[in-house]
Amino acid sequence: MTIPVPREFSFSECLTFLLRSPREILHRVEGGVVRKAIGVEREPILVEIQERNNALDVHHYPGGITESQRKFIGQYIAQWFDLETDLKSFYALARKDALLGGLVKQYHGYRIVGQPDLHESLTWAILGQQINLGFAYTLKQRFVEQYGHSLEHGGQRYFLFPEPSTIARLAPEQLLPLQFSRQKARYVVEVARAFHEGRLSTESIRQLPFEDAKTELRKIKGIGNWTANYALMKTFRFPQAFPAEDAGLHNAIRNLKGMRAKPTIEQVRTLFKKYKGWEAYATLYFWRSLG
DNA sequence: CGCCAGGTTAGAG
DNA sequence: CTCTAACATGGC
Repeated sequence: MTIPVPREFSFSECLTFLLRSPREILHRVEGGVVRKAIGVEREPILVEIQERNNALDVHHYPGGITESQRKFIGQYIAQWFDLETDLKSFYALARKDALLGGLVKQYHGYRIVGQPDLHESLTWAILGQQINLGFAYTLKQRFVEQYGHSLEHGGQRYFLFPEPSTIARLAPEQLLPLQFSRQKARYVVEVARAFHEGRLSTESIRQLPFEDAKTELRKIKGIGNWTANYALMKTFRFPQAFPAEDAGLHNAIRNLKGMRAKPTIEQVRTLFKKYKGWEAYATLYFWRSLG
């Protein structure tokens, strides 16, 4: 199938992001092609994505799929690469901005490569809380290999993110051998249980306005402002979502402004007033500046 | 060894 | 409401 891409879109910039960790377990990038297993009605289907003639060219295995599976895959990929967002007005704003001007020129077309599944995005955010990114990827790799379904293609194994029902059954202690802290283990199981017991779903949060969605997410233990905003940005594409507490964002702002110390959260909020309505994309390009 | 890392919670003031 | 300690462990 072929998926058209918007004007301000750079597949190679998105690939750079997808390549950032050698320990990434949920997709592979080789020679301009991304391969990933997508769970369609709980069955893993392998998709191969590459850019061709200003569109995404998608192949899938097995080849024979139903129309609804096809539709699901198309929507998943469009959400994954955030193809629906029109960046024109963000770029108009950012081009005139001292901090973002160079970044949006240098990384033009870079989009928020997200996680269309809320369970995945919340769990990944919890894994990344308070630890360095490399170790977070190690934890994710162990977690997915241990509990995720998979399929094999071309001599490679492709994993799906674990199902909430699988994780909901665990006692948090069972995650300690993977080197989860007790707190992370508790949070991860708690989030899975919220999905499994129907207290939380991608669809129910998607229908809510931004502030209500944030409030709902924060009711769950382990989800604070940082994690809620991360998910609202990566899963639901709220353009105003951004984690003001984020250490990486603080470092980026310090570097770009030549500050001696990292900005306080209040300074970050003040700075971000000028990006109102585009906080998520401003954050993305600040993160990108970290290299 | 010390400090920091894509924080959150519970509890104190 | 704001502030702080505890949590826990790898990477540099």
